[in-house]
Amino acid sequence: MKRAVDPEVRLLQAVADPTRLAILRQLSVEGPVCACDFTACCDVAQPTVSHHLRVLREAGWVDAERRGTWVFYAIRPEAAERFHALAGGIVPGAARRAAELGGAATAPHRDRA
Amino acid sequence: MKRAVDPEVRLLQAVADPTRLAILRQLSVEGPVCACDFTACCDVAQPTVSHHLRVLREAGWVDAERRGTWVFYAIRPEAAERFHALAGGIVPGAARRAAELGGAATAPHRDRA
DNA sequence: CGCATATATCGATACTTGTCAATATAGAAG
DNA sequence: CTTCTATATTGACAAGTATCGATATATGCG
Repeated sequence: MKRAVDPEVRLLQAVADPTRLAILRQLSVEGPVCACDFTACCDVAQPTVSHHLRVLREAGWVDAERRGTWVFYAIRPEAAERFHALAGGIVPGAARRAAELGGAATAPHRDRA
Repeated sequence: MKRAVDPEVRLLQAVADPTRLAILRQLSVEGPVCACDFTACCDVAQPTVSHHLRVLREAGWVDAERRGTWVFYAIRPEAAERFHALAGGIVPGAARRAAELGGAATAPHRDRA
């Protein structure tokens, strides 16, 4: 499908999963979290957690840091910024203002007609 | 998998697709757009556009309004607000501040240890 | 070294999804 | 009513992916 080539889409796809959203939210609240602590929050097996963390890592969402036996994960500030910017770009736009109709928004693809 | 039950996850899943992101961006810029105009922007067949518009509709992202032969789509302001709020909830958190270590963030799941 | 714990990888499987061709529905116009 | 255009639905298929069990790797400890 090659749908995940665009980095912004990859960022969105990574967060568009209940388990990964839960992980990111926990990281938002608690800061760096040990990988072993996600098994509890998400009710999934350990390999599944590892898989989701890899997806988040490869999407640029998180950084991993080894501390002895554990691995701590943390949200990358750049990722959060990119996400916020992306969200800010999605707005109702001229949407509601044109609800009055009668304007230019009434005729579709007039470049071809 | 029952992954799409949470409305917020549904909102994210709906936007986490290149075609649908393109649609939402076009709607953000131009306001209400005729469904016939998405075929050009996204380089997909008409049934595919219709499918994506349905996904966006069912996720609460857009409203459809019939105007004669055409159907105009527009972003729902509530959806944009929900998306912005959701994005604002994902932050680096205590992440970077704890990079100094030595604090409570060093010991994982101590409730069990 | 050997043992224990934490994390990652592999392999298999079931489910989801994006896509299009064909067809159906809806409205406008003759 | 017939025809034309726009949109939606159906059916089928390919590709992606979330999940887990089994296993591998890594680190710390004795």
